[in-house]
Amino acid sequence: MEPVRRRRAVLHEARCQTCSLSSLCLPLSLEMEDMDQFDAIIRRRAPLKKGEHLFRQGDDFTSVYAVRSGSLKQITSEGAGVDQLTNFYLPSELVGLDAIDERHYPGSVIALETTTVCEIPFDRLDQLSEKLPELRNQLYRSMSKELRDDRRMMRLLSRKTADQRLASFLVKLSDRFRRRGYSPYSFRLSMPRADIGSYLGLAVETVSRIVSRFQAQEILAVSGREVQILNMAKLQQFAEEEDVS
Amino acid sequence: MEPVRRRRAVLHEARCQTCSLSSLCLPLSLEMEDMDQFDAIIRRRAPLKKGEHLFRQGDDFTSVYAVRSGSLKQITSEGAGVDQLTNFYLPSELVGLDAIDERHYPGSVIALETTTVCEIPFDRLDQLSEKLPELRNQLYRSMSKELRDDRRMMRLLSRKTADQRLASFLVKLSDRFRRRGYSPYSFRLSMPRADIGSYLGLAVETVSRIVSRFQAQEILAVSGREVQILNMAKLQQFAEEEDVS
DNA sequence: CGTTATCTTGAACCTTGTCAACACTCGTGG
DNA sequence: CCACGAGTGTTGACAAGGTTCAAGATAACG
Repeated sequence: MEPVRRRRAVLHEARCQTCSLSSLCLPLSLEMEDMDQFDAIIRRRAPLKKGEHLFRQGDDFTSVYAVRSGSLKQITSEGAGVDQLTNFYLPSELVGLDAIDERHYPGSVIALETTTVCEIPFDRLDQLSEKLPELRNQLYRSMSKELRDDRRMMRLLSRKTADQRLASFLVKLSDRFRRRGYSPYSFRLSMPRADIGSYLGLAVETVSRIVSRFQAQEILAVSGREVQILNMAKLQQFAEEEDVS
Repeated sequence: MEPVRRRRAVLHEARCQTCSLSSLCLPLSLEMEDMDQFDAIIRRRAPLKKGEHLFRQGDDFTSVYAVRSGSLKQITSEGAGVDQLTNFYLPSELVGLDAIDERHYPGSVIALETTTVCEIPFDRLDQLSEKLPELRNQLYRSMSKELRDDRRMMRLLSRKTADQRLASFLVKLSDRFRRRGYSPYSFRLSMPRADIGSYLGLAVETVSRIVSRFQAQEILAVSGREVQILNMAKLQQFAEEEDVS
């Protein structure tokens, strides 16, 4: 979905000040001059191709990453068990905040499509956050937001039915697209059904069945990974409705 | 020679430097003089009685709280749905980090027994974290750790059977007691079964049944809320074992 | 000592997982 | 350009784990 441009030319575009995501990303509240300082610690990385690892579970923690384009998934394997998909990352979101404490990444992060990221070495970020209260604050906020999202996810996993989970997932995704300037009603899923299932704690078959059912109910129109939301109200209703038993 | 300390006599015990939790709590890595600065921003609070709110969902965020003694639960209500218990807090743990972003607490926090907390006004903490890199780092780490724990919880909720959930819960709890200097084999649950069920995404009845089964298997000896772990190895095995189907 | 909350146990039901088979898609090489 | 094959997605039948409903036992508390 994302055009792969040759890099030389892109490099100057890769500055925070000209980045279209600057209103969502970490430096969002910085003044111009502060942003320059922030910009200076960023390392640009070659785009990841679909399926490539940004890092692997257990790798030494050195940096957090801001997604510039594309999308990634985080996968955690524990013991002899099946892998669990613990997060999807879209542009402007920060990857790796859960590794600060233990100094290695608690899960592997893999590109779902061609993806570019900005690498932010954490020790430099920490230093800079000392000088720039706005940056520090933004960092606290990012982590706090992730905590809140996690709680919402726990709620989903422990209390919602399969229908409600998928509805919630789609509503949330739609909202994230909207915030990024894309259509909230028509988008492409970059992940296979199996990943959605793993994320939502459902079997692939269940995901598939519910997608079909939502189509039958004319809530969605789906063709492969292309999704159209036909009845957002209904979908939201599904998503929010709890077991009103 | 003993230096003359300025102190409010009543609160003498409540100073970080003499707090038995200092090796686990937020100021854990601070030097003496830095700890004084930290100590100065703390507000002591009257103990909460069982069932009392530390704050309610939606209240304005002003402070994070460190638990000194006792325990608390966090409850989130969303929409018209049933409440969901999203966290238990034990001594030295930080309450309220998930509120930084939105400036309101995303859930109510309620004492499970008589509980004392240290109130840490967040704006003061933020200012101080500018001057004290160790403190800042500890704050990042606390949040990061919580993120990691959340991921583990999601994994539990989406992939583990009821037996595995309860086993995980008890192993984790045991470990938390051990770290705090209490027996990891014999302790008292401060929360009712219903809370455990809500936290683990299970019906109360299921929790009860499994407790009974674990007793029959001589893994536990339970009398009301008093728990003894008779076979820790077995319990851990249960907890870690994934669906090896 | 009674009243209420908490906990336990049993039985029926239901949602979702599992197994199995088949359809579709896409990229690769012949 | 087509054929093939692996990966991905769909659908059905069945089993199982967990919820729900119901009732009783126990513990907590004024």
